[in-house]
Amino acid sequence: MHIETLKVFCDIAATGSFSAAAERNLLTQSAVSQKMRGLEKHFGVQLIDRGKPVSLTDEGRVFLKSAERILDAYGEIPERLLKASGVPRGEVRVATVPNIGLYDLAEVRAGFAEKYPSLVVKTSYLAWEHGYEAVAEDQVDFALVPYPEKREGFTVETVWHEKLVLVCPKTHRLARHGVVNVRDLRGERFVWYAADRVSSVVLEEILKKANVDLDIVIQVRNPDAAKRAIAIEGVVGFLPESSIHDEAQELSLSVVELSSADFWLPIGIVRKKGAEMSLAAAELITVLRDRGEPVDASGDK
Amino acid sequence: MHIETLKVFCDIAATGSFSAAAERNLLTQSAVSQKMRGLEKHFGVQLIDRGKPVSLTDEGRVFLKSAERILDAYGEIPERLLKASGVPRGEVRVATVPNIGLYDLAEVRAGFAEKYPSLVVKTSYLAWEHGYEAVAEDQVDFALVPYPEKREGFTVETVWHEKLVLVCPKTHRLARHGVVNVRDLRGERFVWYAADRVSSVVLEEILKKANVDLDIVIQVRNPDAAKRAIAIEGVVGFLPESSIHDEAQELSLSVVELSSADFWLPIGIVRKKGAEMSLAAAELITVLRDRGEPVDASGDK
DNA sequence: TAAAAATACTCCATAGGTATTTTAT
DNA sequence: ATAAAATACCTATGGAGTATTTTTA
Repeated sequence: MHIETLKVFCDIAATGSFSAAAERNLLTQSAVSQKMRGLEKHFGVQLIDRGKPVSLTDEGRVFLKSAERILDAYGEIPERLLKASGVPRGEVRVATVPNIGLYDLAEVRAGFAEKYPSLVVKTSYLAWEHGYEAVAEDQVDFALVPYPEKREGFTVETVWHEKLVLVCPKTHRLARHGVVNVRDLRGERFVWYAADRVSSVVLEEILKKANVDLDIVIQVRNPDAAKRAIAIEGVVGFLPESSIHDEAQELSLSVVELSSADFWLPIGIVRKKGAEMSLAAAELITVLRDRGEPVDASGDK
Repeated sequence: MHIETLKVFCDIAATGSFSAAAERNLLTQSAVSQKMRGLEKHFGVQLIDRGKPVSLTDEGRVFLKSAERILDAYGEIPERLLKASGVPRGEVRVATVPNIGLYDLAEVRAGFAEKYPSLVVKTSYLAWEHGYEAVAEDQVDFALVPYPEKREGFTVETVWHEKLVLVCPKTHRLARHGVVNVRDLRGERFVWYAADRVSSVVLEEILKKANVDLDIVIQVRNPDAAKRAIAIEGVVGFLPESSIHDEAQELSLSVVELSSADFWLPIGIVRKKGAEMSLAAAELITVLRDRGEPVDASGDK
């Protein structure tokens, strides 16, 4: 019996839906249906009433109590273990692109380190495409990549959306606009990312659709270089909001929001399908997921 | 995470040995080793000290507490479920030979029914060879057969040994012997079992080795018929001890123990390899196993 | 050095996915 | 009529076995 099956059962009890429980557990509805059938067969009792919405039978409610006790006990294990072990133990290996790793992930790591001082988070900074390889070859527990795409053999989950903003010098004409439309960018001179950056490809696509010519003045490989280029050359450029800190003011830069939802860059977790996560990795993933939630106040997703 | 893995861990803690834990859980030492490695990897902590004997690390002891809580909660589920369900639910299907089904199993079923009034035990009386088929084709949860033999795709476990005794009329010369040796049977006239009975094949083998000629006077298909034959025809015959009750006296029969250990007929449980047992079936198996223990007072196994 | 655990490998049952059908409101 | 669950079918994986090597008391 998988403890995870009990979790799914509890989620069904909580949501009144197989599909919802499936989503919560990164499974398909089909898998959940099969799991529940197996559960009921194993205990020889019908636990779930298949109505709309699904509800628990009397036996199901009794079972739920036990399942919750088990899950509680199980969920407590990591912290108990952590308290018990004086020696630092456990490590999570993450592959990510520098942009995420140095900004968003770095921030999450700080909070994580506080909560779990004994867990080591090892970050490999890789180009986007190599994240999948690293996962496939078990070099890392998971990868955190922009524009995560579904691929055979991988489990992919978008955990948050990074807002892309346009940055220009304070003196630039766009600095006066409130929210900028893509079309307003016609004729602009750009600082751009080297070709291997995903966002650059996606952005080019968007601009092309809006008939904006890409006048690339300078190519850079990271946001900091981009900021300098903007300040010095007077060009404009796209930056993830998280990479902008106080130094923007020092460089006399202005941040311009873009009106389209297309400029919300999805960031996702890629893992090997079916691979069992270490608890440490699972915990870091939970933290990453939670990070997505509160940020979610303004945008449409 | 499999709950069974926690059980194995607890057994290691209790026995101080991987191999012993393996045996308790019908696994190989190798499987246990792999499971424990996986467990430690999952939690990112060393739980077991590989010394002699194996012991738990500090973290292991902490983990043990949680594991026990989980197993307790898990173990309680069936009875709770049983209390909750007014409707009879759950059934166990067993294939067995009439000899076992009508005597040993019947006895076990009586106790089982008392403890679990809502579980139905369905017995299929099959010839020995068909037990395996029934298991393979999922017609039954398990088979209870004499002389269980290891076969590809099956898990086999001997649960007790049936004592075979020689029965003769009270007036027979052998009735005076205390314990009878095989050689003493030379020249005897026998009641014998029909050819499809396993025990008959095995017994023939043993007699042949002792150079005892088989003078078969009458062939029967069940112990009761054998008893009558013995009483009426004055022959002798082998019977499982469990099939002998008070009526033996009524028929003026005498029971003679045999000296060789060969006359302990192994009775075993045959299940489909890897098939998950329903809890009801697992419980019945436990009862059958326990039945073997207390009976085990006299004989050498 | 001998008993026990780890490892290397192999195989197959099953968990879970996709696509489809059935069910219930 | 439509949303949700069940089912059919298929594939890949990891659990567990056998055989062997390594460890440790």
